[in-house]
Amino acid sequence: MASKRELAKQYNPADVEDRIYQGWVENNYFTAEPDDSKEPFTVVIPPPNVTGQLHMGHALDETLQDILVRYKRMAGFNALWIPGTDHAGIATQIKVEEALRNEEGLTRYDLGREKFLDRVWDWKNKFGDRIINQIKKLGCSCDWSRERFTMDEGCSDAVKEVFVKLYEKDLIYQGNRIINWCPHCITALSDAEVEYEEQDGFFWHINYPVKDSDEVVEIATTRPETLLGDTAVAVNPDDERYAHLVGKTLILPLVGREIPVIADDYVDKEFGTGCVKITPAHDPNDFEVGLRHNLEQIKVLNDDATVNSYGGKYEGMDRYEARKAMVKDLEDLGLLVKVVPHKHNVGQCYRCGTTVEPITSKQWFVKMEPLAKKAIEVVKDGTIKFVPDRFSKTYLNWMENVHDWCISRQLWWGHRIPAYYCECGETVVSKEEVTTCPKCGKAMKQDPDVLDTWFSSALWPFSTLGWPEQTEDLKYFYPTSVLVTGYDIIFFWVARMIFSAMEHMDREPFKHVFIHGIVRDSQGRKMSKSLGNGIDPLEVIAEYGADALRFTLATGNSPGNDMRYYKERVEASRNFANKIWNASRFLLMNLDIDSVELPAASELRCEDKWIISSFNTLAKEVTDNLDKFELGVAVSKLYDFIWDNYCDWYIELVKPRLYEASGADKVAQKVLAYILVNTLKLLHPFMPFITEEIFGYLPTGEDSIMVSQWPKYNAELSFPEDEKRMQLVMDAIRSIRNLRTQMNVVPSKKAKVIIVTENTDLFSGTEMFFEKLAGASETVIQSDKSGIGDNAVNAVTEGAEVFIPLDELVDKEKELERLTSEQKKLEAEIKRVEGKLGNASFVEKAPAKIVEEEKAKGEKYKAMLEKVLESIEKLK
RNA sequence: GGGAGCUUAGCUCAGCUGGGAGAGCAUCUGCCUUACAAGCAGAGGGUCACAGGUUCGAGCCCUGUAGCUCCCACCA
Repeated sequence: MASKRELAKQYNPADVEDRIYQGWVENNYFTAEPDDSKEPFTVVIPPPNVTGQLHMGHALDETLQDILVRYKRMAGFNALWIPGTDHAGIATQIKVEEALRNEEGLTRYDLGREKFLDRVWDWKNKFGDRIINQIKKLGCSCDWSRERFTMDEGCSDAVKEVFVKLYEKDLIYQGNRIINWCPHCITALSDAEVEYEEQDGFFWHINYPVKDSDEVVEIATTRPETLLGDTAVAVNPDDERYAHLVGKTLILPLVGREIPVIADDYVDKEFGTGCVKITPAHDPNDFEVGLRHNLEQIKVLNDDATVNSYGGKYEGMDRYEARKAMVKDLEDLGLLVKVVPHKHNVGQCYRCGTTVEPITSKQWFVKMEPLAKKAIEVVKDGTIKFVPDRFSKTYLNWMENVHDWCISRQLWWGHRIPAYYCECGETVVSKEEVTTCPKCGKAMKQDPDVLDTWFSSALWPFSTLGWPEQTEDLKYFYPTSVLVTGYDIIFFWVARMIFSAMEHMDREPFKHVFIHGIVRDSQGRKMSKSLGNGIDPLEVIAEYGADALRFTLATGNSPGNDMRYYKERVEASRNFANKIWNASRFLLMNLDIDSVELPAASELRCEDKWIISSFNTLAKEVTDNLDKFELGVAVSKLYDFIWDNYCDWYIELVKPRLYEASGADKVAQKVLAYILVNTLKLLHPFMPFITEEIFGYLPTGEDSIMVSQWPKYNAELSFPEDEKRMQLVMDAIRSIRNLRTQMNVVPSKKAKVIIVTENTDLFSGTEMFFEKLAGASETVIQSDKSGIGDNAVNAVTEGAEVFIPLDELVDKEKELERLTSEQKKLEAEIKRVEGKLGNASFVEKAPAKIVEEEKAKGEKYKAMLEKVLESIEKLK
């Protein structure tokens, strides 16, 4: 098995990724089955839109999940990541309708419900795999044998079960209430599906004449067209200006209908004119006022926001045309007082951006208050923890003020509401189809509407595990461990999963909610189709590799915060992958061992113990960071360890041992391999492909890194003394490199190095390091300064004083300048330390450990300063 | 109106429970040293937004101010 193998000079991800992924799948490494001997770790994917395409947001979300899942799997958990897609009601239906219009010039009504749905299913079958395949490109270790779809049989069954259950408990009801209506999608929306944007608009001040009087009442409105549906004008009961009008009748301009003046606290005296036109059918506040005063609701708009038959001459006009026409007519009648520019928030459909119209409509609602109660508790008592914690506040604030949830949609694509009506007035809600009325025996018709997409995704954590059946999967894998998602869908999805799970499972759906931000472009703008600034993750993968993209998305980003996408960052990640590749390449060129195991401690040299001990600490820290969801911190520690400690120092330190004439040192080989293999394991969750590829070349005796064991901290592998000693040696090497640069010694010129140290034992045996890493032609370690000529430059480090006799090369002025600057630095440090130690309260109150450390530093700096001063003296 | 976040090197961002300011990129210098020029060795660069406070000690905790961003609610 052991063999020297030559790898390509550069890592080419495209050559390995698909092959490796295929291998994982074929070996069933992603699948998980209930196993009582192991602890489960369950994650459900936030199901992407079945007809969508992978974007950076998905890439980030999926990467974070895969990191957690792969880590836990290696750490011995029975890790299950359930994948799937969402039918995404409106979004998908819009897409298919668009295609239908563009390709065939047809609308869904032309086809009819059944044929249209066939088309959507065709579409789903055509594109449903696309995003799944894209997710695979990222390297995600989902259990594909469990892939689900929110409209598959099981999920549909769960939806019906929930609907019926909630209906029977009176937690779902049908009501005629004011809802948000999208005139483009022709459907009701929930509050969460409306986005508000501040727009420049106007206040139209309009006079409403008082009946049988010369008086007028001036109202101000931002939507003059709703005048057609006015059924009152309201004033504040305490407003003395209008007290005499309360109870009087007004003549509604343009319409001629008589409407009363009413008094209601809702009216703000200070705002506008203090008189408010009341349109109960087209404004949520007016709706409430209308209920209090028993006002008629007059709906004046059709479903597409054109004026309906109540509009008289304006009938058929679009709402904005009607507005224009009515303003003109009011002006002609002399009833338009003025038009004042006014900024106000306008609600828009989150799918199509059309301005929504508040409209009274008969819809289905979920009664939220009883459900919210448990959902609040479970977050407040810490059963569910948000990471970072601040989002629990966002969540609680929403949940505590939540309104009833409008769940019916006037669409065709989705879960059809399991309610059946008879013309006799009977309504039956049932999981099974009801064809005849139990009361009168006549035929029943099913409600034509479908449910909000989020109604089914709210059940995702348990519907994917088989609920409402009490499956083994459900018993074993539920509740899930962590939900990873963006802060932008806390209300849409997270909140609804929580109350749904509490109601139907009587248990939390997940223990942690790991929230991330969104990926923005390099200018900090949201990536969007309209801006055309989106970056396609697949193109990035094709150019730099999935590992580079994953690494980029996991680095330099803290939980809950947005991040910017920079090409340069992916390049840096790609370079890191290449660095690992080349370190491995080097190793394989020099590897002559059959297995990866650590040599006995007695065989280890100081540098070996240093890297082993450092790795041991790294393993502990990375594990801790992952457990705390500090993925960015974990990955940057790995980066530093691999690049700095392993590549730049350890490999260079052991090279002489590998090139010995008597043959390559086996101990060095073993340590090199041991550290590489185990570091790759720690890195695997972040960069699964390259770590697996390299793992395959190493004589580990294991089949795959992804099912190998996660490295654990081992107290026996901690060598603090060797770590300290190597620090001193590396310090000395650095200071020599520094000296040479500052003295302009060309790299090709080797120079003698003299190390003067009180502790020669510490440095003995390190001569070759100086020769290899610091350009030393010869290294002398001694305890005094004998034999050092006058023309030597020197530097003081913590453990030693290093000298380079440079004879003709020494520029005395320059050397003096350099030493003086050293002197100043040290003096400043000593001053700082002495200031602290001279402070009685510091010595008294600070922890003893800190005080001791400061004292030690003081001693150290003083010793160093003394030596620097000596050198200065000698130069003069 | 309510809430949250951000402000740290030229740029983008880390910085865990308070104990001598970090990375990547960019810049400058020198190196094609047989794993890697997608590299190596070195260098420069920061009143941690501002003002107070707590503390022996504050980038970190508290209060306030300013600027930017986001979310929620919404007065017609």
